[in-house]
Amino acid sequence: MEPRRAEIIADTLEGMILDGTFADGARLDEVQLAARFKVSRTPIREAFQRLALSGLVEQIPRRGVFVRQPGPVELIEMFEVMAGMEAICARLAARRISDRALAEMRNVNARCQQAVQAGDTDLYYRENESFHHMLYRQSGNGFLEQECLRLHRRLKPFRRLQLRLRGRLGQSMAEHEAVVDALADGDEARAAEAIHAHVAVQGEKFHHLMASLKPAAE
Amino acid sequence: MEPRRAEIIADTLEGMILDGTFADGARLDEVQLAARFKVSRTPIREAFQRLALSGLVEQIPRRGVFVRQPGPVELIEMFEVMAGMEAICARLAARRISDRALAEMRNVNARCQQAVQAGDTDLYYRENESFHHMLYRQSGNGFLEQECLRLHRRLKPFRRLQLRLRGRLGQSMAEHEAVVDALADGDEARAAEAIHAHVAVQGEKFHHLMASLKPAAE
DNA sequence: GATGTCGTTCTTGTATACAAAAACGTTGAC
DNA sequence: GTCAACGTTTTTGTATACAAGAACGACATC
Repeated sequence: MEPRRAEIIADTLEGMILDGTFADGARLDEVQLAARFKVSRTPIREAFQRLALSGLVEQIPRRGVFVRQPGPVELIEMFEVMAGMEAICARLAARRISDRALAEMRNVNARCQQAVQAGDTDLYYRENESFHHMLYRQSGNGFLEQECLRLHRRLKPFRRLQLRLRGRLGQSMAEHEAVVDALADGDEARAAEAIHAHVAVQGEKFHHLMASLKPAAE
Repeated sequence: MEPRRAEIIADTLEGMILDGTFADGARLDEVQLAARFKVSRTPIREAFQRLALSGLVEQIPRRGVFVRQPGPVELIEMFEVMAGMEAICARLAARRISDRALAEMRNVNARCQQAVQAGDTDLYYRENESFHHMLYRQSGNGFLEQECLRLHRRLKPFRRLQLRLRGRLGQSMAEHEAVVDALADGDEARAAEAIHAHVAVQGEKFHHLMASLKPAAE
């Protein structure tokens, strides 16, 4: 029997929350989940703590934990912050990036392009993720990298959703290229602006998507 | 007896780690702390989880938790990120800030100035904190505000240390004024640059301070 | 009939008991 | 004398038992 089952449960629950298994505001029942995972309440509670710190659930003392899906406004805000942070990465990377890393980024973009033409959204998604992760790494700031990864991970399901939009894949690719070009030129401002626009537009697109899905809600 | 003792313990432990009660790399003993806080191991373990997620301790499976003080490099990195995030706040605030809020910020600065002249570092510290918190708020982005508060809180003890440096208080004040002026002008770039320099310099000062304290270490 | 209060039940928070893995020391062989 | 293997001890991870607060409902009172 493996140790640290709480960790596995936390990841599983996180996935379930993010993919919409639990609705917003739903209460996560300790005993129910304990039975479902075939463990005692203890690992479940440990998992809850992690989720609460990630902001996926809210822990109300003596009341329980409730899933807390970000609303449209908060999502926009999160994408705005993501854009800002990636812009910081770009600024730093523009100064420090090596030719080796630049070549690698162009490589990733090329594979991304292939995925677009092949219509393979999953592959596109993976390569797209690689691109951003490389940018974080190339900032040369380990702490910044970790913070970016955290937020990037949190936004994952929403990015995924909006990638289905028509024509967005090709445009997104072009934006990636623009970023790499700016990095190659060592142009901090242009790199920052390019990546900021690239990320922020995702939040806006998502917003539009949401609005179109439930037009008369509230 | 109040509920949620784990939370109180977490905060207490956080304070103890930050003020240097525990050395870097020290192992936090569950049973020992349980005895010390007159509770069982359960709340201690819950507190550990929180600390681990904040990055103050490292949890190694089946080994225990170890305090993880950031080294000079990581500190510089963290201040760099803080600077970047506050710059984002400044950019957003420059567009959205109201005259009402601007007046309030000038007020805070005035009180700060008084504290400098009175040599009251504690008051200075509180007002200084208010200034930054107001900036976060004025970004108009609640998520960004929360993230900034998180990092700001984490850097608290290190800021406090470096505030003792001679002449820094007066200079810091002038920088605050420059930020408010830029905000008043609605000059995004200047506001961002001003606050970035203001924050980043703290990390550097701290670095110098550390270097001067242990000149021949390593 | 509505409302407030009391009691039951359910759920969370904490303590304790148990299991398993890792650290440590001891002992034995080379 | 050194090194390795085994057993003991300590410590973490999990389960279960217990305590206390909150939700819910019934009953009484106005």
